[in-house]
Amino acid sequence: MKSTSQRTCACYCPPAKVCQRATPYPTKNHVFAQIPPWNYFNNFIPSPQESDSMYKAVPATVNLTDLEHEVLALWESEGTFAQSMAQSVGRPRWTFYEGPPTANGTPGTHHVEARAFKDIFPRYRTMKGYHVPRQAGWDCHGLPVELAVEKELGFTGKGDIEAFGVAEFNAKCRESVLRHVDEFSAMTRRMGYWVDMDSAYWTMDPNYVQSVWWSLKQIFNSGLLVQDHRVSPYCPRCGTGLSDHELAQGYEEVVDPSVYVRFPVTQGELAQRYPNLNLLVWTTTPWTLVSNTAVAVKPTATYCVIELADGSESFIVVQELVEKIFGLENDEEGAARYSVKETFFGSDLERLHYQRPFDLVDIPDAHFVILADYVTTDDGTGLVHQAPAFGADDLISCRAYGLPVVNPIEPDGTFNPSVPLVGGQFFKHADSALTNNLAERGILFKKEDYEHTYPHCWRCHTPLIYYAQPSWYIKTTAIKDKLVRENEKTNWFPETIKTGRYGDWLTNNVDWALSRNRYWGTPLPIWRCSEDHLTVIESLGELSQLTGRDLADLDPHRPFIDAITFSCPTCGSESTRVPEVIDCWYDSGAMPFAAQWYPHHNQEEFAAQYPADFICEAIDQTRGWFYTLMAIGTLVFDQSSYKNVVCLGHILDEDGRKMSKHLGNVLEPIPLMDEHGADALRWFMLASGSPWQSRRVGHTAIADVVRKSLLTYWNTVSFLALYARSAPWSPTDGAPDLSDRPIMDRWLLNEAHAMAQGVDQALENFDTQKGGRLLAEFIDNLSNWYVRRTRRRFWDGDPAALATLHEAVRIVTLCMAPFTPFITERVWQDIFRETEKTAPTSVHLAMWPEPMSVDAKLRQDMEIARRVTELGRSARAMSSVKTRQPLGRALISAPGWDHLDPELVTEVAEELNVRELLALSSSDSELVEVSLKPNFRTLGQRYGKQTPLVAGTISAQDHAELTAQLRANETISLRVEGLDQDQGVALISLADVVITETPKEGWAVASEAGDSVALDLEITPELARAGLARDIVRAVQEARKNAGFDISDRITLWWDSTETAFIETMSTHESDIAHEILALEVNHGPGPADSITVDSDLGASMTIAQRN
RNA sequence: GGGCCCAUAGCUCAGCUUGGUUAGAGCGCUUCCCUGAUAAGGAAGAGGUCGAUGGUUCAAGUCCAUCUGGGCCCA
Repeated sequence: MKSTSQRTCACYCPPAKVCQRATPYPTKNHVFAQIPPWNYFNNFIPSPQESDSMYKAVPATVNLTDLEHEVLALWESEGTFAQSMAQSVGRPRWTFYEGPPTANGTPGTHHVEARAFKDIFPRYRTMKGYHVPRQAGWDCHGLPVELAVEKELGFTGKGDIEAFGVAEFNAKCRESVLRHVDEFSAMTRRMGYWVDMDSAYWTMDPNYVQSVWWSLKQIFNSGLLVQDHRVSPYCPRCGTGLSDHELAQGYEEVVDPSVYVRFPVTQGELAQRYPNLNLLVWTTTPWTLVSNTAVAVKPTATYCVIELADGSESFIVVQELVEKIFGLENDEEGAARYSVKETFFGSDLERLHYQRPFDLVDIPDAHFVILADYVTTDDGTGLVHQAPAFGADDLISCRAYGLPVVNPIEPDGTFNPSVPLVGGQFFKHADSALTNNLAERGILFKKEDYEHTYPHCWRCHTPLIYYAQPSWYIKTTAIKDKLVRENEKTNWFPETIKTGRYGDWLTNNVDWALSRNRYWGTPLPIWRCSEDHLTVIESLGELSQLTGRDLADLDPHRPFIDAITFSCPTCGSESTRVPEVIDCWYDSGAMPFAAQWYPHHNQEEFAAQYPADFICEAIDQTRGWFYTLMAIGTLVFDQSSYKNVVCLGHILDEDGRKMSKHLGNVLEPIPLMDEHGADALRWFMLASGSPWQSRRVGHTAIADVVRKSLLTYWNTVSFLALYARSAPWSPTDGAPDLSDRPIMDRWLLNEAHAMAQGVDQALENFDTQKGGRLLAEFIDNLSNWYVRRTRRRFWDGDPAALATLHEAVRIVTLCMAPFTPFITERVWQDIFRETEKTAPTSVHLAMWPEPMSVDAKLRQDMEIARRVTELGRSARAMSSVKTRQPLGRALISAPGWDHLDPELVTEVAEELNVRELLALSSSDSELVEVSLKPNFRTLGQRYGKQTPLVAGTISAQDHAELTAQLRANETISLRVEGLDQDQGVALISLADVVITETPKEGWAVASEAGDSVALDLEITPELARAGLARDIVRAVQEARKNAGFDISDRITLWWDSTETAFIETMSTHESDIAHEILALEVNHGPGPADSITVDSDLGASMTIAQRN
């Protein structure tokens, strides 16, 4: 073993002039000369007995899925979620409502999306010192459940259900609802969504049903729950209404008659002015003309009177469609076909009376023009025939004018036998008889065939009829102003929903059709007697009082509830329940109180958690849960039930298509999470792309999250554990005060706190995307700048570096915990729970990092240093001088560089492997080329239109001279030819130009946006030797690695060469080389036969062998 | 038919609120560099009519209007 001689620095940093290492204590690097290498490297031998406060070993490679399953087991064995709830009792409440999924379908990946958001904010708020109860819930009722059961049983309609028995059918529905609960629970558990399943609310629970009843009674008492007519798609063969969902499955292409019919105007000024004046009305359903009640026009559209050329008759139609109906004003020979006599707005036609086309049924007080905004002017005539029994729009607009609803069609789809002409005919078959009759009477103007899609029953292909039936409504239009007021107070994320999709929907609010003629739902708690007196009950207790029987244990569902009758409190005659059940959307919208069984139970608990601070679902809930929650809250408590609502976009497959079983592109959530890890999927959902927009979910995107963020984080932790254990060092060993640590340490923790505060603010604003971006940026900075730059201090076991990294990992782990609860928990267990006696036993029981003031100047200075580093790397790449070759000096020009902390200058010098960094401005001006560009942003504000003139004048100056003047004076005056203002003189300051300085010949230069770095490429013999030394080290390290040596194995090196450069390098740098490669011995000459050859093209043969 | 959202590199997306003269990132591709934690990291290159047209402006990816294409919700 040759002795070590003096050396400068183990890290090849430049000599003292630049490498000032102005740290207040020496790192082991710098006292190297005093310590023999073998002692020095003792650090790498793990300490034989592990102290209590030592980190656990953290392997460099990790299987995230296995890790997650272990963490799940840990949470369960320690009851971590329950602990989190228990320890936060008494803290301020932060209320979250879980929207209930219907568990009769299987869970999908879209459920993971919503649940990732439902999980992160409660976790975050808990860390911020709130108590956040999380009650799960299940939506049990509804048509989808019934349809699924019908399908299972092979039923085709309500008749089958009645024959089967309602009690038996509902029992099947109840069973069906429970069927997929286990799958939902498994998915929920697997993704780490902390929600209390044990106390879950069930909308079919008798107590839940009674809360719903109570609320309906409140609404009834305020006069807003009423029975009225409602138009809905109806299958006359099956005798049942169809839901929108069913409707969408049954559209078929059909050819229908398209008829234009004359409706003679019977009164008013226009009728006097134009004899034989007709409203020209268009329809594709002639059978509804029997029930014609009114004609609707668009109030804002322009209508006109046209008179046929022969003067025989006149028509009123919308102006836009005149040519489409009547052709061009003149025929091919130029003769007039018709002429436009006058024009007016649709609103001018209001209440104009006309003669209806058929006189077959009695429709009193009707047959005049009404106004309706929905009328379009694309098809037909702009005058829309209204039959309120057969069109939802018709019903609404006719109701606004108090018009009657007359329906001559029987539930089986045939005209009532008493109707002349078409009595007993199926509605669709009556078209031809009616059209012929119109033609015979000269009322038909024109008849064509019209091809379009028309809804049919998806079961039996019968054309559907839009059919008015009596239905129970909640008059939400009566509280529209209150709803708008409540919406105004609500924070929507994204904000556009508030005034856009949701706000528009509220503005066009229609009454809530509440009842369903079905079986499996919350029964409407209304009893009616023969005198039509209504009694609404709010509980089984009240029902017991009315009946005089104890009904506390009655199943409140059909058919049992239907059997309960009592004598009417008003008149004493027998009251029976109305047959309907309610829309299951009401059930879910009632959950803020019904989940607590309020007001029959838990009054205090309810008061403490109403309204919610936060709810979250996908955008399809705008007219679903978001609406029903707000509507019921406002109806019952005069206050919306939520303050903040996060509204997510949908997720699509990798090709941007909707996921559907039909396309076979569904991603099953549990296999997806077992492939990539739940953390990865959560991170993807929370932070990849914009949660508000529809997003593509695919394996590559999720795998990217793992590689980029999660594994980088993990490896940094593993690095910390490796060197802390080798040192050995534990957090209890202490470290210098932060203010006494190197600038890199101060910068990192400064950066960590800036990140923590940024993430805090982002999550406060429900912005997971920004939070995720800040975390990812920090992890990148941590691993690829701090650790990269600081590695040698870790090899040395420097407590300051270890303590700094420990603290940085602590902060990032805490901030990341709500995003990725698994990997952060593993790290918490291995790093913090082991070493900090006062640490909580789980990261999810810990508090958010305490804020520390952030030094903006330090962040900015590091940015300068890193920007210069980037340019330096670029210059190196261009010069094709390898980084391992040290260079003598570089010239730097960058704003702020001259005053940069010397420690940062050192970091840059080391990173670029350049011995001396000089400010370009201080160097010989002969070397420097100056160029300058006008700054349009500042100039534009002052000179507006004449900016190009001023800019041009600046560019035309001698750049070097102008720069010198600007640097010497605050402002200079510049004469600008043609400038109007300031007598043609522009006052220019440094802020008005962007200066770029670049060296002249012989330098490798990279510059960007006013910064530049120039490398002196002259390589002295001394530099060449240092470069070769580093090449040798690199070659040996490669050989060590290939030979499978452990990083702490000691070796012997043999070398032989005839090259002068190599021999000289070995003579001057042998100790450095030996140190780097862990050689205890370096021998000149060939190695033994069993030693390992070092591959290199360095002009020497080298071999190494392991030492014991 | 109505409303809302989207359109930027081969692919996935930032940037648009507040207009400023070289439009960015990641993935993929090519070349090189670095490597005593890393499944990594760095530099360069190829790749852009910023969907189209018109307007406002000294200046438009950014503001306005219209159109085209795609998606969603509702009829």
